[in-house]
Amino acid sequence: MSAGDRLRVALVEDDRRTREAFRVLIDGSPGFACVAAYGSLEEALHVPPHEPPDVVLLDIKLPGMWGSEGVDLVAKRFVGSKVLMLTAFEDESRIVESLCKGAAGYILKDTPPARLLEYIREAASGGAPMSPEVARKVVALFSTLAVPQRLDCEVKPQEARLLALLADGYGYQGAAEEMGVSVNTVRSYVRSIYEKLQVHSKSEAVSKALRAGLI
Amino acid sequence: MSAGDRLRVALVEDDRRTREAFRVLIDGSPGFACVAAYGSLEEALHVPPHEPPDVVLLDIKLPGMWGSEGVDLVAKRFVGSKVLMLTAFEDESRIVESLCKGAAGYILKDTPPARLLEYIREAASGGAPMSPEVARKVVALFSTLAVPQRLDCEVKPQEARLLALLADGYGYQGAAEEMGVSVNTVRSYVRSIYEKLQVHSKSEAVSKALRAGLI
DNA sequence: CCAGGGTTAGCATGTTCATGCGGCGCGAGC
DNA sequence: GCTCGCGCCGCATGAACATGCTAACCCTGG
Repeated sequence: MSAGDRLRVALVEDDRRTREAFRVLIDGSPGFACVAAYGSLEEALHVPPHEPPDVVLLDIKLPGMWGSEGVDLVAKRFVGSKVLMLTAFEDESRIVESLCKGAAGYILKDTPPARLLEYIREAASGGAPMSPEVARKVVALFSTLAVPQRLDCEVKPQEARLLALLADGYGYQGAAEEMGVSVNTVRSYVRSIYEKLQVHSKSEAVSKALRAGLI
Repeated sequence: MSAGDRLRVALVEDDRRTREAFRVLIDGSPGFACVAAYGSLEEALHVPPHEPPDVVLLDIKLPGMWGSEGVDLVAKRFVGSKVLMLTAFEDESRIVESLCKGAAGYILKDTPPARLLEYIREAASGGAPMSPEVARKVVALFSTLAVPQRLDCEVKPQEARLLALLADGYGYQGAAEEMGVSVNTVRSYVRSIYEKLQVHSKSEAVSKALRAGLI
């Protein structure tokens, strides 16, 4: 029963048969122990396992809160545990949501058992396991993004800070107070920013700066 | 000499010894053929191989233009070829740059030969091979991003279009002309946007919209 | 020492914006 | 029908902004 020095795994999966199958697989594999198996996120969050898991396998499609929505909650509840999405769901927005919320990796349910155990180990040791299909989607996602510009070399720290303030809705006066300089100085900064970014308004500047990753 | 039905690989790598080592590895592996080996990106772009490669292995640190900068050029020159970064460079911005410019994958030079060949095959078949370290960096990158908001359901197409115009530096007047409505209508839209986004200035609205992925 | 460049600052002017108020037409539903 | 919401339009006012001109202050290099 005890996990001993084995890798502790918790499981969140609504389908009973699948859950039991995974539990059997994990418990039956040397070096692995299934310390908990939940049918929903809510259950997992309210009934913590006796032993803190090294890895939480989290299904996406769950009754109640979806797995991709609750990654951050799980991470906060199980401090030190890695969250590994394990799902049939290949939806891009779910992948993004999961990863943004701190999932360590994202693997598909049709992964062969041996591979799955490898992935779990990889996640536990700080890696980022992804099924090939998922990796492809992630990489494809990047190529739809603009290449981060390298005009940051031009922009000085103070100007970047000002840009951040402007993006947060500050006006000249507010930004000036926040930065401890006079309004007129802010005007100067803005002027210089406009020249460097080749723009003529706050909003355009903020837009370019955000897209260039300066903020 | 001929590639026959083997997987055609081109190589861009400035270090002579490394280049030859990879060439020998590839040519010596059944199912693989090295159809070209270049010492620089410029060379690769000006002297196309006799046979179009299936995969181009691209080093990052090259004399002249860096590999990560020229991924798109390679992709354009070698239509249909996958570009696979092969480098010791683990710099995050280089990874991002490469992937944004269309690299199919990103693997490290210390990859064992057998694994390397696997990766090449994976890239050729439309996959996205990544070394574990790279995958970890990519996933970590996501968790620094904000989770895409789902308030877009609130924002109507016209308002989104207006936001895009404002982000591009248009004023009320310009946006109105662009959209074929009166300035006052634009004011209405802006008002409604401000309410939905809970902001009080163009720049803040643009900032929130960009971060939420509405544009 | 002085020249030149970057930083901070001030001021003035015309423009644009934020926001409160009101009005017209049109389709949905009572 | 009639009202209600909503997309569209108009006006007005005080605030914020964009931009041109000027200048003190510090560096750093000649």
